[in-house]
Amino acid sequence: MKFSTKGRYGLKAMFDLAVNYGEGPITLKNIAQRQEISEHYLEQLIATLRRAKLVKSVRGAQGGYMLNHPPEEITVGDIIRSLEGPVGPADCVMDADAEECRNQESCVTRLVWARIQESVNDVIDTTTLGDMLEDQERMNNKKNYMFYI
Amino acid sequence: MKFSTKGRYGLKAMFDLAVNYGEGPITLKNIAQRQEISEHYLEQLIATLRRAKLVKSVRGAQGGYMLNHPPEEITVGDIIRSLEGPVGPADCVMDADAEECRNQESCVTRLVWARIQESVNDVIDTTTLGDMLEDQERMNNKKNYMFYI
DNA sequence: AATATTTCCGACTAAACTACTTGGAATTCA
DNA sequence: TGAATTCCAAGTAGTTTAGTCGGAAATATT
Repeated sequence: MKFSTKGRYGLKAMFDLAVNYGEGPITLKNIAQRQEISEHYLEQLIATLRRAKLVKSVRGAQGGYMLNHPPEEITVGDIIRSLEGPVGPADCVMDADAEECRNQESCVTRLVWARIQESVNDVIDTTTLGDMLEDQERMNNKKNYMFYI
Repeated sequence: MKFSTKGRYGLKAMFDLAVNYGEGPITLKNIAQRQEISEHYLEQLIATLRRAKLVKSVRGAQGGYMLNHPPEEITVGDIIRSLEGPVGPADCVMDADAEECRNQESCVTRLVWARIQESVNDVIDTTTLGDMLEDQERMNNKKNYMFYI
């Protein structure tokens, strides 16, 4: 029940781009160094994010990547789903591959999976990169406060 | 972000035992047939559940398995954790292996993982096998209602 | 024009994990 | 004794994970 590195690295990378939003293209090299991720591996992940239109790229020297939308308009769910596929605890509650579970209407365990899925979706679909930037602000304020008092 | 068959089959098997709670030992063979699970594979899972004291066994002919506690006292979380280990989207929010994430205090993505974990835990720790039995009651009533009207 | 920087693309791979299978020993009821 | 069962340990094909490797294409700078 863990996300793979795809989703986890992907969110870190996207948050890195959010922190640097508006500063022109950021190189993969820099992101990879700051977030301590293999550059070549991250390349694959960001290719997926590009195809999902969450980031855009500038090729050539001085090129790099940037968010394709403002941080407030990109949710954690957008990022994770594009990298990990549909999110949920069991196939029978993910999108439309209802096959193999023919007794959906009477399956009680399915109800449990549905509740889990709903609660996860609620978190990831209501949290944006913008929210995360605010979280970081708050964290820093807290730290400074504790530091100086 | 899916559970493996361990957790999914495990919950089905435990719910089967809940349905038959109080009727003496239920054989693995019967559970496996009803739930359409490989008997030998289920054997491994139920061994884990037995070691976790969630079921007890009776050996020999006419033997089988039964819940070790009333359905209302066994949560979905008990079952899934015993089979899948700690539940959560990333290592850094699961139990005490905080190593490798040295900047916990300032890691914003960790906050996201923590929220996801909390919401999943909330569902699985507040749902018992007893609740699932009630759900089934309700489902059957609904079905009958729709059937006869 | 040449060069350095950077994204883009496709193939390969070791290690771990998943979802089993196989074979048999031990226990208990009839 | 024999049938039904749980208990136990090992093996295994296939998939997934988390990368690596090598180079082509595009672009800014010199």
